[in-house]
Amino acid sequence: MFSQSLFEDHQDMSTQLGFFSFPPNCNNMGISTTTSTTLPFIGYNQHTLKTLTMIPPSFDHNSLNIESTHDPRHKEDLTTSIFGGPHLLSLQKSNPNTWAWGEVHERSNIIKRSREFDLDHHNLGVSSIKMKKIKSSRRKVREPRFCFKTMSDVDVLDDGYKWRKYGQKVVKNTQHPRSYYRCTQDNCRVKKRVERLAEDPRMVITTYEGRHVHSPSQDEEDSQASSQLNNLLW
DNA sequence: CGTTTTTGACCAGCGC
DNA sequence: GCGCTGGTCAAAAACG
Repeated sequence: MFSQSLFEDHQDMSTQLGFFSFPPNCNNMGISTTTSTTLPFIGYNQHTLKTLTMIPPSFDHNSLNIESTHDPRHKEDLTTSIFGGPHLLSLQKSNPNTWAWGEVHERSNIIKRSREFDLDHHNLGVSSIKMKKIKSSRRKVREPRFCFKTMSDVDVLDDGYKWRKYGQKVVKNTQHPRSYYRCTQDNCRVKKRVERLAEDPRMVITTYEGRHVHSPSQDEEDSQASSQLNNLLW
């Protein structure tokens, strides 16, 4: 269910997936035992304007009017409903440790740019000026990415991978700096950003970009929490 | 001494 | 075109 195939769009220029807030009373991984296998994931890919979903088997699909398939091409209805405006998906179940809620934000300016890019790419092919510009830029192709929100005292959550910090930046209108990390594995270009939520500094926002080309480090302590997070993320 | 973190500089993209 | 901002680089410092 939580397969990597959700993140197939490597041409994506600006992916913004849904935020996830985990129950505040779980451990510092933000994931309780029951959450790791049943947490729904509802995200949004801004380049293709399609919604990516992970829906647990027990989820009442009728309540959101979506099918139990994980093929993003079949989620147009949900996409439409989400982008009526800032949208809060209430996924609260009877057990508060099972699910929290997911929130999807609209960033219309990026959506517009993504559409333009799509059009150029389609009409002019890969030799278009825009593509050359993208290729020559330092940022190059934006890898697929997603983020989640965790209530935690520690900034960097142990996800089983080894990271090297390569930058830190104070972001405007926030009192806490954003940290930039890269996976230390050779040939693995996965990056992650860690920052604290301005509105609630108790919350850590972790953003992953790209896909690991390897398994999590085995010499790290093989905590239950990190293996559960790996199951969820990759 | 090898690895990781820190931090100021640099650069690209975007809005005006 | 210019200034602002976020992301990255890379040299120096810190760490183990």
